[in-house]
Amino acid sequence: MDTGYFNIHWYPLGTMKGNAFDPNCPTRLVLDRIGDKWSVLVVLSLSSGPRRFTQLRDTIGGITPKVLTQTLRAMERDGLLIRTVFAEVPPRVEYALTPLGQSLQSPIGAVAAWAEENVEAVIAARERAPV
Amino acid sequence: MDTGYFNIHWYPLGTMKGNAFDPNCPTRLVLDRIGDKWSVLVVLSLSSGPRRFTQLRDTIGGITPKVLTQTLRAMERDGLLIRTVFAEVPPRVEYALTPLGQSLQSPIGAVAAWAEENVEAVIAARERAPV
DNA sequence: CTGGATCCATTTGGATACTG
DNA sequence: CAGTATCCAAATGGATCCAG
Repeated sequence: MDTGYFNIHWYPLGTMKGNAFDPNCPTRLVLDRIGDKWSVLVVLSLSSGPRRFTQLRDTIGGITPKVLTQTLRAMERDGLLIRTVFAEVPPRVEYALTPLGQSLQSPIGAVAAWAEENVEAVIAARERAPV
Repeated sequence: MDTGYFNIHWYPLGTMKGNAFDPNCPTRLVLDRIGDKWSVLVVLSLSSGPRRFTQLRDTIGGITPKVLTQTLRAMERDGLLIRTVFAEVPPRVEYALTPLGQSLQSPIGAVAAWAEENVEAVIAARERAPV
């Protein structure tokens, strides 16, 4: 597969020339995946080491098994984590970040940190806004 | 308004203690907004200065006027950008990042850079995966 | 324990056409 | 130019129950 996009690089802010702006660029697909709310929380959860399905479900408040499964499968397909099944009873399945997934910790951590630092400002702006 | 969450801070990766994991924490809302595909592209577009509606629509490939409007309005409500209407004919409306919005450039830039750098790896993993 | 299967409400966003 | 209005298809995600 060759989309012709793989060798295009980002430019410094202010001189940026598209790429992600092109709807056909695969960067869009990647942005969608890592921009997903649940994916972000999964990466955060796995930052401290491998976790089991139930651990993740309990850690990430409000996620249903179905959605968690979908998220994990998608991230596995994208090479962000690996799923290891132990042949035991009861079954045990462990999820762990791959090196690729680990490389996501920093940028995602930056976004999460921003969110935490600026929740107050955003909420304030939201309440200041006319209904 | 006091949700009781505003003074909780992030912990270093590995000792993180929740917060964004709580479904009731406003951090979730903020993550949703800045994690949005279109919001990311708008921030990127406005990084080099104010832009008009049509400029944004043309720059961001594949976005419809309706969705662009929705995105801009939401970001305005959240204090990320300001909308300036000039009383001219034909009408002119300019969008510019607020200081808060500008502070998003760095984390969003990090995520976008990651996406660009790892598109190849992600696509490769995706194609390696069983159908 | 780890999900798969099913059903369903809601949301999202795309296409298209139209207006102050 | 800068949107609105309308309609609608598809995807998202939640609830619930079931199974290897």
